[in-house]
Order: sequence, then structure tokens, then C-alpha cells
Amino acid sequence: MQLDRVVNFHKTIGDKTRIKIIALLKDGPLHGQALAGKLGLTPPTISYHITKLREIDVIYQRRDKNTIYFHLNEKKLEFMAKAILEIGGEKVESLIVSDEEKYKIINNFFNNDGKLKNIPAQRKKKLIILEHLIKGLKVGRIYQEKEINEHIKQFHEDYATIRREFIMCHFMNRQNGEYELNPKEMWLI
Amino acid sequence: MQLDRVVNFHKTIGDKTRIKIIALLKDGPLHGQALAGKLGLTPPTISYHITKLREIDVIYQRRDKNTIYFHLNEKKLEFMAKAILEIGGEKVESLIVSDEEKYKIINNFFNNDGKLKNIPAQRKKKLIILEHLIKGLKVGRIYQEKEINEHIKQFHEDYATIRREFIMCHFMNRQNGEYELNPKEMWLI
DNA sequence: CATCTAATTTGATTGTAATCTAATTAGATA
DNA sequence: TATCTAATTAGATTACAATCAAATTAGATG
Repeated sequence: MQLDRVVNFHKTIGDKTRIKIIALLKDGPLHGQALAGKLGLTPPTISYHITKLREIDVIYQRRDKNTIYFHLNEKKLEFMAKAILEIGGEKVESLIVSDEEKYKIINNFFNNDGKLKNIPAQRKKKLIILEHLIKGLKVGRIYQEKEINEHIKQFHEDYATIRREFIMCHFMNRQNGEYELNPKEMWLI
Repeated sequence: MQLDRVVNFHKTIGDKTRIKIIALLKDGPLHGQALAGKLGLTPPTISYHITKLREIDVIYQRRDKNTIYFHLNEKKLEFMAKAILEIGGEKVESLIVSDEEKYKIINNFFNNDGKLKNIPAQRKKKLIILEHLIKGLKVGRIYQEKEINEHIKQFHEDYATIRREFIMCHFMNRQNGEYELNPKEMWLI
């Protein structure tokens, strides 16, 4: 179940007029003018809402002479309403920043010689770069400030800024001048 | 279950960021900065979304030192997700135009002597007034045009306009100069 | 009590959504 | 094929929602 489908379903029925339409159609099919009358709206407005509801497949229509009757697809409604309960867990994390996206961003910010061009201003990108920069260091080991600096200098001369960013973004912490990586749960990514 | 609650629930979770938050919290509580990092957004934006989610009661929070952890209320989420399946039917019709509302509108448009002040421009109000005006006539009987006119003249001198409205809004139909009320299912109210 | 960290509020900006009137289209029927 | 009815589309207006940077608040801790 894709995220966008679920979002779109809820966005669509998160509207007073459309929920009223759904409620009315539970008693049986109705045509546009009837809906317009009952809801105190004009036919174009009903058309607009019907289109949205048809897009998420909770209504369908049957024509009788000049009149189109709109029917509720209750099965679909039920299925989609329950979808939010299934979604998520670890899978979503990968949805949020896919490996492919990370790869692109890393490629953009590093030169071919492995040097970091500059520190991204955008938060998300910055985190991806920091996560990448920290890869050579090990969880559990204690580092002296000088060691951290040397490690960072491989990639960028402004080690002070990057070291500060490591702390601020919870990748590592400092205790009386010594540094240690935080457990991955604390990382913001 | 009130309509507004259901609408508000779906409006709130009909947003990509908020569904991602819900999905992330299914794996366990997280604090604001972690959410901001994982989603590539700033803390104020997370606050904004958390507030919305708290309003519909699907998240709650526990503080640990300086950090507030946000928890998902899965029971509530499930209950609200299924609420749309219960709503509706005949009850909703009365929600749409309550008797109280009808009473008010009728009072506004009629004088004490029982005369109609004017024909409402707003569609919904017009339908309520027309429904009220038609009450003296019987389903199943055939009326001559003159009879219809006399009936309407009790309330308003412009019988021609009102007679036309009766037809246009499906309260009655004309067949070679004779008039008959339509069955109530055809009325737009 | 001074200071730090995390969260929230404020104000501004930008994009999206709901509704209407007027014009158009699609079928049905005479 | 001309005409009627119902539905839809187009265009404009207005209201609302998501986001951020900057300022503020609320607890925790030295």
C-alpha cells in the first residue's frame, strides 16, 4: 500500500461536504441535483466533489435517461479506511529518505577526489552528509578531539564546524574533552 | 459520533507529513528533533503537526528530562479510522438541515400574517421555503393551473415565479396544462 | 539563579482547496 | 436534427494550510 494513496484517500474524505455525500449515498444512490438540493450547494460544486470521490474509487455511477445516479462503493471505503492501520513500521523509514536519494545527495556534495565541496544548508541534506562523514568512526571507542579533527580533515578543512554539527545533531557527544559516538537510535536520521 | 469529529480526523491524517509521523511512531516513541531529522523538516514544523495530531488524540507525550517523547495512541487511531463506516444513513439527512434550522429560516421569510416576504436567493433556503409552501397540496391529486395559482397567492402575489420554481426543483410536474405533485423522493430536500 | 536544551509560538510567505457564475458538453426525446 | 435536461468544465474569488526563521517559553541541571 503506497503512502500517497492513503494520504489522498484521507485528504479526500477529510471534507464536510464529501462526508455528507458519502452518508447520504449509504441510503442508496442519488443524482447530482438531489445532492445539490439536500446539501444547499450548486450542481458544479457537487460535480467537483463527485470527481474527487470517484478518483479514490469510493463512488461509481449509472445513467438512467438523462440522470446519472451516484452509488457508494462500500467495500472500497472500508478497505481504504482500514489501510492506515496496516501502514508503516520500519519500511517507512526507507520511504522517507531512500538509498537512491542519499546516493544522489552524497554525489552532489563530494568531489571525485573525496573532498566535501561545502556543508549543505538544508537540514535533511546536512544530516545525510554528516551520517556519511561519520562512517569511519566506531561506536564504543573514545576519541580525543585531535583524532576527530584529523578524521574530518580528510574531507573538509573546517573541522571545527563539522565537529560542532556532529554534536548538535546527536551523532556524538563530548565529555570533558573526549568524544564518543552516540548509539544510532539517537541520530536524527 | 458527530460529523465534525470524523471530518477533522480525516482532514488531519490526510497529510503526507502527518502520516509519516504516525508510521514512524508505530515503531515506538520518538522526540521532536528525531522526527525533524528523519523527515527533513524543522522543529517548529514538527510542533505544528504534533499539535494537530494531539487535537485528534492519536498521540500523547511523556517527558524524560528535557526531551519529550511522542507516543502513538493506536487504539484511538483504529477507533477513528473505522468511524466513517458507522456514520450516516437517515440520521444524516436531519444533520444536513435540522428542523431547528428550517424553523428559523421559515420564520425569517414569513410575516406574522402568513405572507411570504420574498423568495430566498440562496438555493438551500429557497428549497426549504418551497417545501413549506407546498404543504397544503396532496400527492396523487391532479391540479389545474388556476388551482395552483390560487394556492400560491395565499402566500405571495408572484404565483408565476413560484409555480415555475416548483417545477424546476422537482416538487411537481406539468403534463399538458395539468399539475401533479411528484413523489417525495424526487424533491431536492 | 544562571544557563542549557528542547519545544513552542509568532508572523510572514506561499501554495492549495472550496465555491460560485457562466459557458459548454453529453445524452435523450420529440 | 432541434431541443431539453442534467452534468461538467473554465475562470475567478476567497479562505485555509504547510512551512520556515526568529523570538519565546518550559523544564532540567550545574
